[in-house]
Amino acid sequence: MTRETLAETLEDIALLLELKGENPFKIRAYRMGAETVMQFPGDIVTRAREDDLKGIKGIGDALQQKLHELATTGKLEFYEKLRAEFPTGLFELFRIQGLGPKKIKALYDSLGVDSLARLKDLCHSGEVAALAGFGKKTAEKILEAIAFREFNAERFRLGDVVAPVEEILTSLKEHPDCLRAEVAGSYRRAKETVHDVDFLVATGNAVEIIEYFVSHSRVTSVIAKGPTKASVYLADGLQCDLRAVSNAEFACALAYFTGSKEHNVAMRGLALSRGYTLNEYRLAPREGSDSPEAPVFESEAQLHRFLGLDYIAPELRENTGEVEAAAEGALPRLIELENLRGTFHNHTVASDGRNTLGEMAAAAMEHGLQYLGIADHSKSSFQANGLDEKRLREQIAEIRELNRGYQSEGTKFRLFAGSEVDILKDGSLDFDDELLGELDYVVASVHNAMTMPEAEMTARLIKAVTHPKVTMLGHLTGRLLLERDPYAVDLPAVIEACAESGTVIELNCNPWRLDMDWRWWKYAVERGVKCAINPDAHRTTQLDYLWFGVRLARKGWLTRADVINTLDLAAMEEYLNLEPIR
DNA sequence: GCCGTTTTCGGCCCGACTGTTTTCAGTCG
Repeated sequence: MTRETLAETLEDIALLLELKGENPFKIRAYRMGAETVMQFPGDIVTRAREDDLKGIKGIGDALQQKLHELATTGKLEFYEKLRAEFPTGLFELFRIQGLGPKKIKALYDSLGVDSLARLKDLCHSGEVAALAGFGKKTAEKILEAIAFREFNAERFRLGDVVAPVEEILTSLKEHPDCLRAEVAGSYRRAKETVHDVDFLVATGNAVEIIEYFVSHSRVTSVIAKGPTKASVYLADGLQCDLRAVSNAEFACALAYFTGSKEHNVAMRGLALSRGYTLNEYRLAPREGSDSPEAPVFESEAQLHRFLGLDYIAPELRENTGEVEAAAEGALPRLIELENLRGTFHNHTVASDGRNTLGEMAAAAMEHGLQYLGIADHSKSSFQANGLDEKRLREQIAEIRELNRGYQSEGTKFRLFAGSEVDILKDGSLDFDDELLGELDYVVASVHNAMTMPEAEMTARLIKAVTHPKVTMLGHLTGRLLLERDPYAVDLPAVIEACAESGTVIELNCNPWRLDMDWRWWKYAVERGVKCAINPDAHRTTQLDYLWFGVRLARKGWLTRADVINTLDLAAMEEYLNLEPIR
């Protein structure tokens, strides 16, 4: 039983209850429950198995009982019975834009639609259009949406959308009628993947801005267009929405469209308790209340302050305790890109990188870094031209030579000699202790045998992170976003082992990885684990990945003190027990 | 189904757009 299974079951129940036309608040309770399970900072599966869920906000008596049953027996009678009422094919219909529970139920009840294939047939045959409440246009839209789903991904990696998003944002800002423009939504919250991108513009001429937006060169089709709102697709299938508001509404609108949905619900609840109602345009006295009028907010910070909160950074807005912490003045001071003084885990031409030691060092200096850790692959990663003992010793010597050069030039910069050592199948390392002892630091990572059972993988990782020569654990779960699932591993157990042995966990900044996942950092830090933000750069330009790493670190509530590579060179030398070379 | 500075019942966030309808239901975010 995994966290994901628990959450997915609750999500499925919510969908099935929607089909049955259940009380929408009950449905929301299941959704909230699923979200709570996914976000819970700790071992929720064990807690469920041991019936130890009391006091977790969003999980009441009924959900406690259901999660306990699911975790102990692997089944849930309530869910099985619900499932038996509808064919499983209905689930895929929910993925079609424009289809919700009511329409799906109508299609199923009157036409027996129980799969995408059947729905497609009946749209073509005209039977869908003839259905009450449907029409020709609806049938066409459904066919379009099915075709879209067949040809496009539903989610995009954050790193893959940055270029088009920033380009569109820049062009919006250039429009003479644009007073202010921002990207909101999950992009602004730094989710590792996004479904769509939300643009927000303050303007006195919404119609003009909307026209300008839908005719942007990157736009390939227009999904919807009204006087204040438009939705479009870009060439790669990315959906972009634009909302136009007045300048006075901009702050509330930005807060609203940044979300998350769950965060917004919490904020509105808070506003209500303060005697106000909050929507995407303004904060207004609640009907029947004697609260004074709220001012026009220039910024989100002013809105937050008015509600008695410290400013909540967008990355934190996932309803995982940020509203409560902001009310208590207990939000962390989040790390910023400028705090980084160096970074580890970078490759060179010696293994599978594209640039030399000298080029990587020069690029690091251009980024204002005082040190750069080199960690080329070890010999077992032959697919990546991993270094054997002889080549690694040569590289160590080359690094020492370069460092002497920086020293004689009076440049305050140092390369650290390291290795990304393969964690072998049995948890042992790819080099012997003697060679590891010659290195300045060691990153240990898994690159093969990723499909072993959870218990074995967990033991393998724990053996590696408790090895005295291992400084940090690289890309903990091996996931490739939208392509390869994380390997099965007991994360809390590995985090605990790292805490006990003082092993650092990497936040790998490669936009395909962003691993360890942001959802675990708060827990890891509470256990006393430190983070290293590492770009895993295979070429000089990939040092820019640090930007993603910092965004995701912020999302994990990390402060400067939680991240070791905020230490300056002298402090880092001390941390690694190295003699200064100056 | 959850929750409590409206506290064990009665609330629970709110508005834009679309299509099929003549005043609104459904969907989406």
